[in-house]
Amino acid sequence: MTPTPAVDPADLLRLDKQICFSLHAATRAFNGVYRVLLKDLGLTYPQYLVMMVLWEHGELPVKRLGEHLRLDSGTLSPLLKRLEAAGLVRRERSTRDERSVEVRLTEEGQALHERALEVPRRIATVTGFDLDELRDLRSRLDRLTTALDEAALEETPGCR
Amino acid sequence: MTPTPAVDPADLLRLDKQICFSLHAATRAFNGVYRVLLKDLGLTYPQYLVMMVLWEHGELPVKRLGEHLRLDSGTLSPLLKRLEAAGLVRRERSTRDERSVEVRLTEEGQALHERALEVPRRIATVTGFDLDELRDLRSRLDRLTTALDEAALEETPGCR
DNA sequence: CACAATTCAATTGTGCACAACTCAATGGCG
DNA sequence: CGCCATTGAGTTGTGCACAATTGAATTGTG
Repeated sequence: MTPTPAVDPADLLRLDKQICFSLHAATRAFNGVYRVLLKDLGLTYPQYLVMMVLWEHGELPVKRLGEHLRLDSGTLSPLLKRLEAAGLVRRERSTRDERSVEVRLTEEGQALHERALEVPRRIATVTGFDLDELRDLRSRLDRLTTALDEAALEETPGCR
Repeated sequence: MTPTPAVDPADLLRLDKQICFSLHAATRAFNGVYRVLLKDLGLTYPQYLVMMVLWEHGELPVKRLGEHLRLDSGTLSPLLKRLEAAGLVRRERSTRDERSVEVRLTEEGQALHERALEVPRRIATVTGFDLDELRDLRSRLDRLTTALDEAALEETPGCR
């Protein structure tokens, strides 16, 4: 098999801790900055992610939305209800397939797009990020995610 | 000021979406893999992070724990109660400063350390990660977090 | 056509993140 | 010493993540 390198398990645990912390911390730091910027728009961070998908695709069933965001109905259903209560989206049972629910932007939801264009500009300004570096970080994270997803599949108990 | 590059705001929003998604997705993918591995130990991912700090420091007040993890008492108090209910830690009011609560490992909590050494090894094995690349990713994430934190300070409404 | 398996959204229950708040202990300062 | 601002933990309320379950609609198969 793999020629296991001579790494002290305790060091590995320490490194593991550092990775976990870093990712955890980065996510929450991201969240915190967005929280402030999104307050003006009346959106939470996950709601912002949902709206971005809708701004791009206009209208789509909950299922597709979930695929884009890696979220299931348990998370999306209440979130979408709140967006509907805020007047940003409407939810309608599909007439073609009554199991499915179509989510579409209201005019108000559409209009929010204009104001949302400000957000990434302010993020970029405020953090002084280099665009290329961000792209690079993104691709690394994506590779990480892919590797983890594949690992998760093999790791699932009882899947052999 | 900064010589603003000619970037279409819509492209920026798209890139923003990608970064947000990637970070969000990576965190959740990480979480998912750990969830499976930690099930054996009876820990959630955040509980694992808390235990790692305790394994390293042995005993410390809730306040210090929160500083290590960037978490406040609102998150830690109930989490620590669950760890106490599981018999892994004990919480005792400090006699020196009765505002503060010391968190220390029980023998059972100490013993779990041995089994926890397995976790990062299995993560490393299962994902086939290169240690150097992980270290590199970690430093990038840390720089991101630092930049975001500084940005958050300047961005806080009413701080000028 | 009828029935079983699948698909999709919603609900329930647990746990985490965080803001806002309470309350007691502490520490300074006049 | 007495008062008051600060500190530390805990509580409450809102929202997200996810597993497990429910129930209705649809699809596949005999």
